[in-house]
Amino acid sequence: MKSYGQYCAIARGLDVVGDRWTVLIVRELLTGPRRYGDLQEGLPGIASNLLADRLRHLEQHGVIDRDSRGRYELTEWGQGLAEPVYALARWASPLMAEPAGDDQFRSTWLAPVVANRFGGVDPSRPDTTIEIHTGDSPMTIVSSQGRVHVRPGRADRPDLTISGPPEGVLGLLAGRLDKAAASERGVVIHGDIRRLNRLRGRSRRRPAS
Amino acid sequence: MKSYGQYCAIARGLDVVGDRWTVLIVRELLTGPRRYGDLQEGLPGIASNLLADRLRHLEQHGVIDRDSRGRYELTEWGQGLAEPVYALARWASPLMAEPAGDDQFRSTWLAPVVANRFGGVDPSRPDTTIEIHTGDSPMTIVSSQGRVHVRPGRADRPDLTISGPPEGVLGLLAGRLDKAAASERGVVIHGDIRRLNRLRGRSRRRPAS
DNA sequence: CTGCATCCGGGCCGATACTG
DNA sequence: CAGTATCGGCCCGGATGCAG
Repeated sequence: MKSYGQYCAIARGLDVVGDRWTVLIVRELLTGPRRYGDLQEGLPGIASNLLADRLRHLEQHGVIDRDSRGRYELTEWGQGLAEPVYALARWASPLMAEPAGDDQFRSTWLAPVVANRFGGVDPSRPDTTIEIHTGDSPMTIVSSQGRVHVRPGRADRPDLTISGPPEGVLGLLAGRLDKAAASERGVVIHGDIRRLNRLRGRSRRRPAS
Repeated sequence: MKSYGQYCAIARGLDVVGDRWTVLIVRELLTGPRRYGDLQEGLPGIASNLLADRLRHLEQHGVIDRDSRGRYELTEWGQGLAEPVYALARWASPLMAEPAGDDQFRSTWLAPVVANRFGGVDPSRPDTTIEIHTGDSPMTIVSSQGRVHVRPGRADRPDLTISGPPEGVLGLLAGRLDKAAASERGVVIHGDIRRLNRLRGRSRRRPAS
């Protein structure tokens, strides 16, 4: 895309990540290195040439590079996109109340939801393992040493298991739905749901603006 | 632009503000209501039909509306874009070290710089008035009741006056350049520069991540 | 004068086919 | 598996026109 030609950090940032699909590529890479094929899988609808173009562009501008196995990964600077991208997700979260309809869904997209609700480090946060079944493959939310993250695959012996359609499961994880409302939307819970909300530490309140 | 068709807050947010020029329109409106012509002035290079298209799109999606005088303004939800947009500016700020060159500049673009460096409320912050001369028109930074904001126009009796080319002035305001480095780039300072850095309150450190 | 709509050339996007 | 090549169509960009 053509540069905006403006001496402004926002415009110059958009010159780097403002192209169509680019932020979604970053979303995929925020949860770790990915191969070309992984990216195609996580970006339903993207054209192959566009993916190649975007990756080249991001690499040229120092947002991504290749790891020893040839996978794409964010540079240190690129990792910094977590803040604006997750802030966008927070702003847009009301839009998720609208049902998925024909929209695609991938389990890895749980990551921004979890990052926004359980982000940061809180030593008082209890260790917990939660298995999630929604979308194309199972995921596991792990709370360990005050930090919460999401990884693909099933858990060994989860404290809690949540299954159901994306609207219900994401609504529950985002805190937009309570247990009853999620159940109405087909979510099935095994274990004590309070395990989930206990992951929200005390230091999660945002500073006054 | 076509919807991404993904059940993900980031993708749905981009469906609303992901089009070319859209975020820059929001940047303009983050500092208050604007008329159509004001927006054209603050968005050098935008085509008239695109501006009209984007404004319609943003209004349809509840990001902006019209005030009593017919000006465009952000809705309450639209105001929430301050966080992701300013976070993007923070991420992209290293790109501002590259000189402006042929890039356009407008004085109102001081706003994101000031918001990122002096944002938030801090009761211990001293009251100060700083007049800035760079770009097309003078601007005034006002610290009052713990809050810092930027407005167009000159000050009555400023405590400090900063003049010079955008690279130098923005570098100084962003904290990327000190007084000496800014002077080398043609910045002229009248008054005590320490007035500026004193605007950074103690509560500005970001929480550990 | 402000706030758009129209028109059109060029470039980017999207889908598929193809290659090392 | 990891991209490259190709091509139709749509969107962007710049100029111009026009209605209130």
